[in-house]
Amino acid sequence: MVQVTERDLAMVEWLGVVRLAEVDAIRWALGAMLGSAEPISTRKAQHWIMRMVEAGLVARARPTFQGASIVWATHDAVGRQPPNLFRQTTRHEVAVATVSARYLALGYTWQRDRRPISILDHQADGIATREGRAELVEVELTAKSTQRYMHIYENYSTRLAREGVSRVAYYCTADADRVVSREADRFIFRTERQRLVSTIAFDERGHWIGNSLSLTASFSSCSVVQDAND
DNA sequence: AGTGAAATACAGGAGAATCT
DNA sequence: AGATTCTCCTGTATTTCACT
Repeated sequence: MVQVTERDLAMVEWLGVVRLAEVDAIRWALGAMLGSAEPISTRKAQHWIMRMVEAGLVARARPTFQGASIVWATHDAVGRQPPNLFRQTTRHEVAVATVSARYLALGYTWQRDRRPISILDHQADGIATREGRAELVEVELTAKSTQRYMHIYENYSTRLAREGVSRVAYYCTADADRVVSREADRFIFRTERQRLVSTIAFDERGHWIGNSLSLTASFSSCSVVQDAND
C-alpha cells in the first residue's frame, strides 16, 4: 500500500492549481516541499510520480510530439477534469508550471490570478506571493500583437499603481523578451516601468534555459534599480 | 526489533535528433 | 540509411526511514 504524506497532498494540490507539469517541474516543487531551494533528483521525482499514480492521485502521459512526460492531478484527487494534452495552449501551461515550481523553491506561494473582472482586465498566468508581496507572473513563449500589449500593460499599470501588486515578471523566449520589453517602454509610464521585468528563460522549444538563480538575479537587479531611483 | 515503504544509486532501454 | 548521441524513462538491488 502506498503511503500518502502531507507533503504528497500539498504537491497534488499544487498540481491541481497549475493543471499540468513535466518531471523537471516536479523535481523543483518536491524540493520546495522539503524546504529546499534545490530540486530533487530526476529519479526521485519519477519514483514519486509512480507512487502517486499507484495511489490514484496523479496521472501521466508522454505525448510523442514533445520530450518529457506530462503529469497532472486526477479527477479523484482535485475534482477537476484531466487536461487535454493536445491543445495549443498545453506547452504554455507546462511552461507556467516550470516557472511556478521555481517560485515555490524560493519560498513563494503560488495561486491563479483572479478571473478578469471586466472586459479590459487581463488575467496573468499566476501570482507568486512571499512576505505579503504579490507578484504577477507571465510566461511568454510567443510574442503577442502590439495592440494587445497596449491593453495588457494599461491594465498592469493600474494594478501596479493601485492594487498592491509589487511587480510584474515575464519569463520569455528570446524573441518574446525583445517585444515584451520594447512594448513596455512604449506603453508603461516611467514611474511604473521599472516594476515590470522580463528575462529570457525559455528556448524556442519551450525548454527552460534560465539557471536556477535567474529569478533571484532579476530580483536583485530590480532592487538595485529601485535603490538608484530612491 | 521487525516490517514494509521510501530513498538512493547504478545500469540500461526506447525513441528522437543529429551527423556522416 | 546507418551510426551515434542525447534525453528521458525504467528495473532493480541496497540502504534508510517510520511505524507498530
